[in-house]
Amino acid sequence: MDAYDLITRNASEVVTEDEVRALADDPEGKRAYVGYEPSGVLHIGHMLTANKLIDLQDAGFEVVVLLADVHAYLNGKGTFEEIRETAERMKEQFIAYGLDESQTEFVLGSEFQLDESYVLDLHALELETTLSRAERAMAEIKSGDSVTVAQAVYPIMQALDIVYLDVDLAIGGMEQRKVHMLARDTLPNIGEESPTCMHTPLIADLATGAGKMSSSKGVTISMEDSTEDIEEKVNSAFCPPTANPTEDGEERENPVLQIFEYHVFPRFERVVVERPDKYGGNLDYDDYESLEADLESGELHPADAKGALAGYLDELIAPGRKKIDA
RNA sequence: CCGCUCUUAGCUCAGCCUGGCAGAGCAGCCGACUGUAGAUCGGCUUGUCCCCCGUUCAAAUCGGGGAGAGCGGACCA
Repeated sequence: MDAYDLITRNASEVVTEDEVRALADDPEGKRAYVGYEPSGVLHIGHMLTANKLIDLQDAGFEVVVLLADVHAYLNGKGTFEEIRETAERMKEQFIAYGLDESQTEFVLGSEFQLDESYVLDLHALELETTLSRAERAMAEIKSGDSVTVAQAVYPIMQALDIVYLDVDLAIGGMEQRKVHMLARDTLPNIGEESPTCMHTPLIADLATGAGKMSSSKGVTISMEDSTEDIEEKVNSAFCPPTANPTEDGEERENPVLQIFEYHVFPRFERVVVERPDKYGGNLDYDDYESLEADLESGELHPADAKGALAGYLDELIAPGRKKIDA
């Protein structure tokens, strides 16, 4: 796999392709970042962008993980003391998950976001951004919710973080695309470059295959889960025997396949689906596409796929779980 | 600061006028059917009715006080 393919694999959007190709020509020492609001426990959504960071490290990038304590504060997640505590736990879980500690720079937002020059630049950027644009950039604001000034400042700070962390490539889930587009549009107005961005897919809701998996409500898979929790959650997941299900005429995703594609295959060379002899014995895959094809054709039954998925997920989560228990 | 509206199950809300066992839809949970899940069918759970005081045999409902949220406060001066 060449550098560009590794850098962009499993990405659902690259902005822009030319810019990323330029980075891929000489990836050594380039910097990429993802920002995370410290939240209780690392879950499968965090792990998806973390997989991308691991790809980038393999390609030679330096990786910055922003533990966005100030953002969490602006989003009403608690006191700074509480937030920093969870940030510390989160950092340990990222390392346990597989980020190379020596190649990863963990930065607390408050380390630079309170500096005078940052604050002044922030105000300059506020001057360039309309309230409605900022509001639209905040993915999680539901219509009808009342929006605070803090929530409007939030995405503007994300834009400025890209400048202050001196990164060449901003990574985020697809829900971050509006923030990144805001950054691309407004940063030039204060004399900074438009950042290059790349977005990872969102895993669909486990239970329905519709919308995105939510960590705050509904079912998510996290590093807190026991082996039994994972088996139970995976087993109850929506999984019709096809990659492109429709339900009541609505487009759905197959979350079981998505997790194979975005979590299992990037981290395992070979996937074995154990199967009783009466159903045909074990199956062996070395890429995602052949597994999907077998599910589609009926060769692979969803129940067997789920069994295998639970096993591999458990293996991915085990190191982090050990950290939490310790 | 002033005015109007709202506050009832996890969510959206009905009930309030005219006081009498706390409701519906959705969600959730449990079974049946499927070699998974979903769909379908059957069953079940869920409450500080925003708070306090008062009236009454009886208050989600009526009266008073308070809190929180939303919207509005244009023109002229």
